[in-house]
Amino acid sequence: MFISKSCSYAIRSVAYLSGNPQGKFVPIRDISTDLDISYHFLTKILQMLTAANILISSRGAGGGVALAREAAAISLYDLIIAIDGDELFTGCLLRLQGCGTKTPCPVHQEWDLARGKVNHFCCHTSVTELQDHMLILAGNHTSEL
Amino acid sequence: MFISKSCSYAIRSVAYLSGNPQGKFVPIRDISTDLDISYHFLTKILQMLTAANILISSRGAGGGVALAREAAAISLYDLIIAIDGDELFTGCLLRLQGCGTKTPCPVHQEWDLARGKVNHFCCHTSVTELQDHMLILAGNHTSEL
DNA sequence: TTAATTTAAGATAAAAGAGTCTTTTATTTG
DNA sequence: CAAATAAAAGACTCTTTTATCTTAAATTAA
Repeated sequence: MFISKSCSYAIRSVAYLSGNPQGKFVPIRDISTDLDISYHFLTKILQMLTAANILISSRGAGGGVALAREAAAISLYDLIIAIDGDELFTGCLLRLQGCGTKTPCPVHQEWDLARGKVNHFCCHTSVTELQDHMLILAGNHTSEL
Repeated sequence: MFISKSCSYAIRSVAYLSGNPQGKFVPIRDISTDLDISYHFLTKILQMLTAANILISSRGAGGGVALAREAAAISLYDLIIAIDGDELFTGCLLRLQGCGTKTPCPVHQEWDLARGKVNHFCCHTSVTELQDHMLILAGNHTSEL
C-alpha cells in the first residue's frame, strides 16, 4: 500500500472540511460519523494535522477543527508527509538501510526519476481536487476494482 | 513504505542468487546467513517465490533454491507482485474502497498516469541491475539518508 | 537402510499499525 | 459559577506483519 490507513482517513477528513466554509470549526465527532471512522482514532490523526499546521482546533462548545488555510493551498504531499512522514518520497525503494546519497543502491538514481512523477503529482494535487462528496461516499462501499 | 519488509528480503535474496551459476541450488541457510535475515522467515518468503515460479527448490543434501530463469528475465515487478500482490500497481491511491473503474475517485485517472512511471520502472528493472554484492552489504548498515 | 541434509509446514511470540475506552483540560453558554 | 461541549492525552485491546521455534517430509549419500 502506498499510504497508511491513517493517512487515508486524514485525506478524507480534510476533503470533508473543504466542503465547509473556511475557518468554521467542525466537531471531529461530525466528521467521524459522516465518514464512518472511529472517533477517538480520528482525533489522534487530526491532532497530527493540527501539529503540522494544516488544521486549527478549538476546544469547548462551538469548537472543532478547521482548515488552517484555503483548500487549494493544501496538497496531498502535505498530508502524506504529516501522517506517514517522508519515507515515501525520500526512502530507498528496496528498503536497504545502507542506501543513501553516499552509498546509493543499484537503482537509487533511476528510482528517484520514476518517483519524481509521483512526487510531482502529490505536490500539485490540492484538496480542492478531492471532491468531498465523492470521498464521503467512497468510504462506505466495498471494493470492486 | 512502498514495499513490505518481506518483499525487500525477497529482492535481496534473488539478487544474491543471481551471483551464483544459474540452476545451482543454494541452501536458504546460506542466504539467510549472508544477508542476515531470519532463516525460517526467509524460508516462507522464498516459498512464495517458488510458488510464483520465480525460484525452483530442491530438498535434501545438495538442495536449496535457484533462479527458475535467467536473472535478466526476472523483474522487480515480478517480485513485488509475488510478495506484496498487485495493490501497489492497481489499487486506489487514497485507499477508497469504492474506487474502481466504474466509480473512480477524484484523482484516479491522473494517479494512474503518475504511477505508470513507477510501473514502467519496476517492469524494466531486472535482477541483473541489482548488483548482489552491494545488496548484501547494504542490509547490515545503518541508515544515513 | 540409516544418517545427514534441506525444504515444507505448523504453532507460537514479538512488534507495529489500527481501533476502543476513559480521564483530563479548555472553552462556551446559561 | 455550573453545566455542557469538545479537543487532548493516556491506557488498553485487536489485527496484521514480522520473527522464532518445532516437527514433518523429501532427497542424497554412505
